Amino acid sequence: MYFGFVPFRLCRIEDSRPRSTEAGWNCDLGFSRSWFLWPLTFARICGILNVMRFDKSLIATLREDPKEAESKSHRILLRGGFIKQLASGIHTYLPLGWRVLLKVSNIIREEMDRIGAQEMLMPAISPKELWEESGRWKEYGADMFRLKDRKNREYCLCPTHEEIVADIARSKIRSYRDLPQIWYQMQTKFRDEPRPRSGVLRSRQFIMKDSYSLDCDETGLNRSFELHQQAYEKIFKRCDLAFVAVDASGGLMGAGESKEFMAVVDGGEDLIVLCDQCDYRSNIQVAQGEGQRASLADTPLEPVATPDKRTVGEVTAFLNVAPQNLVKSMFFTAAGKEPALILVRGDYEANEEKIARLLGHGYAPAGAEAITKTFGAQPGYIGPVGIDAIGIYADELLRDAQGMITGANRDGYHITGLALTRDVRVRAYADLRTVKLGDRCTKCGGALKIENALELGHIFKLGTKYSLSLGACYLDEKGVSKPIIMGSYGIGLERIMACACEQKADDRGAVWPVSIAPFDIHLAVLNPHEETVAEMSSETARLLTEAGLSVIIDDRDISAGIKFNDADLIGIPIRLTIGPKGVKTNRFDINLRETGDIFTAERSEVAVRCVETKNLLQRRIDGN
RNA sequence: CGGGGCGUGGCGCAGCGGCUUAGCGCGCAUGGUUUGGGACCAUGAGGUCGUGGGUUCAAAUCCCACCGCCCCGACCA
Repeated sequence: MYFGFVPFRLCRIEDSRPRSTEAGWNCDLGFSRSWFLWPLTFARICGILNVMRFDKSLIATLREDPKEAESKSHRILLRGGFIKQLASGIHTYLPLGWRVLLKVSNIIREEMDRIGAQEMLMPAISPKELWEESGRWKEYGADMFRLKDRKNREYCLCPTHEEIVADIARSKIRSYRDLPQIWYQMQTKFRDEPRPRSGVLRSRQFIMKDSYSLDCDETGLNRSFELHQQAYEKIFKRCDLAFVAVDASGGLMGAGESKEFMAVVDGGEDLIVLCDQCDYRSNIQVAQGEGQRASLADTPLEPVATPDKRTVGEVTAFLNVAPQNLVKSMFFTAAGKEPALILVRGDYEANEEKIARLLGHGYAPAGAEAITKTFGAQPGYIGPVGIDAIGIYADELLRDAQGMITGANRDGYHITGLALTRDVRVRAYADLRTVKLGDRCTKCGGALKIENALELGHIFKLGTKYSLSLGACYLDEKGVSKPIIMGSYGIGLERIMACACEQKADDRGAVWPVSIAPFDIHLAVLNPHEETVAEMSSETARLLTEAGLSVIIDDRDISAGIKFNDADLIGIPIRLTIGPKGVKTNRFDINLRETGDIFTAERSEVAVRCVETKNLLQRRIDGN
């Protein structure tokens, strides 16, 4: 047989291998003795075996949609037998799903190694003391799974690993000569999410690639950050996902620069803002936009009765004005901090992230009781006029606005003719509103779009938050002790898998990109009990694996329709059909899952055509 | 944590104004006929009706409590 088309390292192997299936296995493992087949051996080391027999495998496709699944990816992953839920937000990755995750993790591993990162594995469980040092034992609150050992010592199941990294760093890193470092792992993370949803998209136990950079200074951190950004772009491209990198908020992680890698997906939990003219992309939590100023004629302050009209919608309808003529007043409080009254125009929402940046973390909208107590009016009727004791912060769009309408601090009344500069003692103006559709880009004036997106990865410049609190320092050239500058970078592996379903699957099932497909070839054997069919299919399977392809063989003795439908559901990129018809004509059908293209190949060149087809599909991804 | 929905063989569901052996479709097992887009016949196995308590001569069915799961929101990142 001619194998000239195969790269040298995949050249031919001897024929007389023991057939593992006789022993009741479902995987062919007979390759390892050929030293020149290292890619196959590599695949095995990575856990990616080359042949799987449907008949003897744990592949349980569901004929009907499971009732708990709502989102597209959840439905497909469940129906195709990729995952199985054990409890809310906790899943088993069944053989097919696990193979996808292994493919994904191999891509991640290659790209992380390429930027000089070192893989390791930290514990999933960690003693309380480390988290008390950083302050996150408290900060994390109910999101953290906690447990006690037999001696009543407290531990957590790690939601992330900054503390553990800082602990390693403080004991191992001594000198500037030891830096920079990038450490990474692929670890199971635990977060007791208030509401797990969409199957694997937001779960309580999930696999994360998390890496941590350790640098001497800002320049080093910027370099590590940039390396990660490049690696992440390669990773998501190689997984054939459509994504954008956006400006993001650091949240609990720290205040430094951060970027999220977002997949534009209908059911995505996040909103991202994109400029249609320039490259401005941002999570809506931190996005900035240019809004239109709006004012009415300057009139004196005047109370107006608005019985039972509390919301912007109700008041505008009742007074026959536009939302941009209203000033919304929101009372924010934080434990141990000065309360604040936030003013935002009626057609915008207050942005809690921006409020947090201005006032510090911990602020939340006050409850009805606190509002009534402070303002002497119910929510819906409070306003800034006559308020002296509370700091008032107004969105900058309200600067100099006049003729506005706001609550009168008296139930059932609003006031009209509000002029901010004249009537309100504003402590500061700032950008406190959430961007809305119709706003213009602050960089170029282009129109801003808002889209749903799914967070695939997130990179943070942590700075010294953890190195300072945990005492992770190094000695510089002059022998001065300095805190290590850290960065932290995460990718959700299951989210990549689910995202591929969201973006690529059709109504018949998954459509995996070759790069992360659980197998390259789906070999549908029709009438497998017919001797010639059986012979030809095992012969072909052998040739395919020898050519370096991974194959799943559907040799179940069931009707063709079920096989084809299952093949569509499972979504292997290339389907090869061997049945009585093909045996007679000596030509087999090759079917592309993604496009539905079908062509036939002469028996003798099936392997060649399959390899070519796979390469073609791979090139399409690489060419992106 | 607020709102809504659901819990009945492996899966999807019906039954739920109290009444004999709890049904249906799919799947599963055995035998036979079939076999290129979810075949057919025959026979058969399989259920603490989420859990606990109560009402009643009698509870899957009515009442109470709890648990679990899903969705929307809040929260988180």
